[in-house]
Amino acid sequence: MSREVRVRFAPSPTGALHIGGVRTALYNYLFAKKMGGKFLLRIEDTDQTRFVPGAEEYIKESLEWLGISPVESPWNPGDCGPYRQSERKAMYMQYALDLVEKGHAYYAFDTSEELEAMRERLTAARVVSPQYNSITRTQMKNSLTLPAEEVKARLASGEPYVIRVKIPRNEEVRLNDMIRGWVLVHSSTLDDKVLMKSDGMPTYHLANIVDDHLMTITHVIRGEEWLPSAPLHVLLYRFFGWEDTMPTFAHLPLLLKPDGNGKLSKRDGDKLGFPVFPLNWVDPFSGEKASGFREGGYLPDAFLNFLAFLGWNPGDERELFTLDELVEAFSVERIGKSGTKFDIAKAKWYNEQYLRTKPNSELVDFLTADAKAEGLEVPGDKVEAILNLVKGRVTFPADLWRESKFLISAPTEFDQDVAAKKWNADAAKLLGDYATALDVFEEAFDAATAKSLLESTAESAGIKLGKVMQAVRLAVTGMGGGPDLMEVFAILGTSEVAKRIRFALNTLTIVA
RNA sequence: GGUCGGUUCGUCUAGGGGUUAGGACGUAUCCCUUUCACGGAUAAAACACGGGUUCGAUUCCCGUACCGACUACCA
Repeated sequence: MSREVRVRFAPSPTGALHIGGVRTALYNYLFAKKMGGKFLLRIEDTDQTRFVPGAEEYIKESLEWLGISPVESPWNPGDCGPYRQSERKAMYMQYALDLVEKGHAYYAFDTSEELEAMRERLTAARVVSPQYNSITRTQMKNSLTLPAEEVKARLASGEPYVIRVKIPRNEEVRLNDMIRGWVLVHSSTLDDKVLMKSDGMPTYHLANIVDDHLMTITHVIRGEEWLPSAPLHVLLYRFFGWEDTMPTFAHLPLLLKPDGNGKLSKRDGDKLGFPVFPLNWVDPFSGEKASGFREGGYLPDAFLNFLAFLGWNPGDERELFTLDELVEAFSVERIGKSGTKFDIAKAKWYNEQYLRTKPNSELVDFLTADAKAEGLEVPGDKVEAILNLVKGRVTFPADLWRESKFLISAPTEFDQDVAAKKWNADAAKLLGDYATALDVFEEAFDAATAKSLLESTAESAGIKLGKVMQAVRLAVTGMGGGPDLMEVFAILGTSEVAKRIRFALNTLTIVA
């Protein structure tokens, strides 16, 4: 009687999806794939006041970027649609009424002022946690306290009301979380949560239970912030009579701020000096911008790998995993319990690893596009050599061009510090000789021949190469550091090297 | 405050009644390199505290401390 595994990612379209949400989506995806099940997405937009245009597209694009798209979603519906709760609005009321009929829920007519007054009263009476519960509901305006006729009249008159769950007074609620084990909570600490709001929309609590049931969700994998309301959800499954198909819960550890404490939040934006969102985002209301990992130069597979390891590990010492390998290695049992601080240095390291192992064919576009942006072109026959020379030195794709620009565009100025320290008569003499030698050099000019020619030139001039190498580099690249110089020479070719040397000879003045 | 959850190097973590407590990032040093990186090697660096249980506890139990989440007609 084992059912097909079906898990869902259920974000609210209230803005950009932050990295914690992305990780939740990833774990859901991995679990579904691992179990040979399905990963679906449901938009939880029951709070119409918090709807943000563009947020849904943002979620879709983020998952697509990472290659973890759901098989059922608002934009690719399966048999359990609609996949937006706002579009399912009509179906919730009957379930709420069912609960009222069964005596597990009731109408409440209290205004927000009355609720506020109740909380103040309780606070003044030093009640530890003022809430609408089995005790206080006896003093409020609801279908439990009001005469049946009055309730009927109020309802008929169109007076606004909510439907609240009637939490039993004295019951032990247990749930077996896949990550945390048994969690016990006493019903007396729960409150009579609103199930249907006065605008006719369900709250999260009702909607997620009804939808998960209707969508035959088998496992609910979500953030730890939901753990406190999980007992309520268990109770609701019981009240509906759906206990035998209740999904198994797994509450993921939170993603914490890298410094100090607290969970990583959307508002952390760029304040931390790195992105907390997958993609760039501009808030349509405030115009506030937040940068994304994608635009920040993180490769999707590297980012995914990094994300997977935030709270999970394979149990052995492997670190680098493709998506398929993650699926293969994944298990909920290996997800940790404690909160995870977000460490951007590790994310960079992953990016470097992926960049280095990527075939050049996947890197070419980064290089040529950046070059083009500056009006320069990388000759096709040099691309391969340039990439090989430079890709071990970069963290982001954009570094590729920054590190190799000097190979395409000759220096027009020289690093002053290096010039002051290293430029001297010996260097100038050697370079002059070398340029002359290059003029008549006809063999294939690779790194090895560039080197032996330089060595023999130095020998005839009676100059120690080691003393002038920095100056040679400076003359040809304008800089004091960079990739292997002889490889650079080989890429540049004899005439370009000679040309650059002569320019340097004419430009740099000997101080010492 | 209350409820719930958590606590192994700075960070991510492995481990689990007897271990030199392992790996990775980061840091430092060395090697490689006629530079800077890459790479390789080495080093410093952790079981929050107090009680039990036990021959033995970092591991199991209890308490304390600390951290966090939740405590809306938000999700």
